[in-house]
Amino acid sequence: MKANLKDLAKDLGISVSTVSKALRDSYEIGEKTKQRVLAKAAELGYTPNPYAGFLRNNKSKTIAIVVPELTNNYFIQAISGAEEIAQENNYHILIYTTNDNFEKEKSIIKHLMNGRVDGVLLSISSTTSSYMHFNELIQNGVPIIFFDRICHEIETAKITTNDFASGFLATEHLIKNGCRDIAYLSLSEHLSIDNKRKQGYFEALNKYDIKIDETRIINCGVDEKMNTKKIKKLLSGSKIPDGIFASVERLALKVYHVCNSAKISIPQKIKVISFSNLRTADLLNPSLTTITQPAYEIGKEAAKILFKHLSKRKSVLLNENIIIDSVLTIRNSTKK
Amino acid sequence: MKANLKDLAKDLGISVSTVSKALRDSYEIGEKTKQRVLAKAAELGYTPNPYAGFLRNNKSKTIAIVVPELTNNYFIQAISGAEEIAQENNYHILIYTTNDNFEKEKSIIKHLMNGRVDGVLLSISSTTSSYMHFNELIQNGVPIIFFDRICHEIETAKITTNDFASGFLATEHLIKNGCRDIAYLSLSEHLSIDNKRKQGYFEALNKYDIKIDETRIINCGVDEKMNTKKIKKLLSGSKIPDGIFASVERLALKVYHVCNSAKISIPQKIKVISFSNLRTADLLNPSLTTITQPAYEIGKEAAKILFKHLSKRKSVLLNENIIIDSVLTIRNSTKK
DNA sequence: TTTTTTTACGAAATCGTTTTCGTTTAATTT
DNA sequence: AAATTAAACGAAAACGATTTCGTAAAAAAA
Repeated sequence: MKANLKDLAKDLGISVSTVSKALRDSYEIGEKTKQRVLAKAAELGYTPNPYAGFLRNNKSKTIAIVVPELTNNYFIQAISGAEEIAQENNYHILIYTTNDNFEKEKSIIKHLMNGRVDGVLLSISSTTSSYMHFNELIQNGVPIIFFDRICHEIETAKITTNDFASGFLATEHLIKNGCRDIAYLSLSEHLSIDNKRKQGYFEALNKYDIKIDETRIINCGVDEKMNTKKIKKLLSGSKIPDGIFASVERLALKVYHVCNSAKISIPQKIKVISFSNLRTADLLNPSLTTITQPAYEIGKEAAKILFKHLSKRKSVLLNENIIIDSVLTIRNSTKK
Repeated sequence: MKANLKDLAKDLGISVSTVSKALRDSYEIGEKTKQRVLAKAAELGYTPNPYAGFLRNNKSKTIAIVVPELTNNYFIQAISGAEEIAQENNYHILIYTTNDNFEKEKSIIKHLMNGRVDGVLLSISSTTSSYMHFNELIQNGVPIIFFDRICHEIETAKITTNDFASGFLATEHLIKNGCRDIAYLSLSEHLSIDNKRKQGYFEALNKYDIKIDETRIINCGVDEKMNTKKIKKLLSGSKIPDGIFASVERLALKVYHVCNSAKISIPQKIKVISFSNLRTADLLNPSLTTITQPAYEIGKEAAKILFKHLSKRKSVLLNENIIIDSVLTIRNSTKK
């Protein structure tokens, strides 16, 4: 049913190699022959079998994007950006989610070890505690580029936003709007981006001579019920914080839910700021002040670097940190 | 660097075919040989080259998911569902977006024609006006399953929600809450799901003896600026509708924006209901009454049907319509 | 003991390309 | 006219696995 080179060759009474070269517009083939081949290919609806070429060339024109979850606007925007660049470069994209599970991440990486993809774009799982699988992948000749949740221990390109500065800025914004007792909702202690945001938070507290209170650092994780419990605890009792800095969108939404049911008014009683790529931030009640990462740009940039590296037959991917700044959008959740 | 079967065979002093069979646990190979091969494979970190197998077996263990856009909660949830099933079945997922562009959709389908994937899950573009490319794909032996934005003209499995009933229910809900002049915001005149929702809307109007006013059918499209203009026009002047039924989330959000800037209060002045998979529907100002499609389930179901079909060497995919009901969640945007 | 069957393995074809070498004929140079 | 070069094509070897078929040795049956 599906025509291949051999079929074309037989029909035309010429050799397979001639057909192949004609289709690739080789200088070795005469003009009239090329025309005949092209015509026949169109007639039979010939399309090359990609896997045959992959096998021969050891190139799959495919990359993998590995993210902790899909139901997260940041990752979706990043993927969209990468996808745009991939389409421009005629690359295909395989998607994998780790569900923030270390074992799953390792298993996925192992599957990518064998040449299925030419490169990987990855944001590490929050439970990842060792990095050997990444090094193994690189040693197998598959370049990997980290974005957002990066891994400093691996020598490669990494794209993030200015997490430290953004953390500082977010906290300073709360302070300037009158907060003195600010809680930090941490995504995961293992992630460098979270630590940087937290360092920015510390730095701001320091600058304004606010003592750091360790009980105001809430270490959240994968278990949503546990997160809810911790946030409920934070927001109950007599001494609740007057400001909350959420390192990630879903924790801010949780705060909204808890405040709604506990009748804690935002921003009068407590002000909330969050890293977020929510499209509806301005429509929330109240509208949410956000630090928005240029996720789409980050995805595009990560893909661009990967393709640039793949296009030249150069050796290893150099160690570089690319930073694209986030933007603070002030809305009502932090209103004085 | 990367070990292949030949390397294993040479190291062990046995033939390639024996190694291959040993790894596949063939009955033809003795127990001690199998052990030796397994040990050597582990030692050299052997992983099979997937493309070699694909070429040989004409099976790629890969499916494609083609959607109009990624920045849409419905599609993301559907993809997540499909991805879960794919992981269970050891399948890989290629993602493509058409950006609601017919030409792009055709081009993507053409790329999938050559055996790159074993099957396709697709939601058609809103500008798609002919279906030959789908038939061509099927004739090339690649099964395709439609979800949500389906194509009735193609004989295959299709998964949707109960669009007609949901459209009716949504409209009836508005009527019961006092609306008499309800506008319908259409996603695209070409899409059957949109038409069904609209039919449900008509049916509800009929049931309650409300005359259909064609000027209240707003045909939106891909051009966001145009959509904004149309919605602004709808909501300006002296005679604005008292209810709005948005066929898709992003149009409802546009209504919110326009109402915000025009100081039209929801739900006092106008009530809004929308098909939507927004996670933040309950946090909006006001919270949005939604018809929520079980997107995750729909994605899972679509993938399940595809894998079931792929697992048995049967011929064609039978024509069937699977319907998973949406749920109406009443919130403040339609409050009396 | 002879014949048959089973067990365990290897040789080689195959999947559909790409690419390296020839090789033939025509064109060009001495 | 002889020698060289260029143009146009074909044969065959890869790429790395799977699988069919053949065969030797060992085991079982006669």
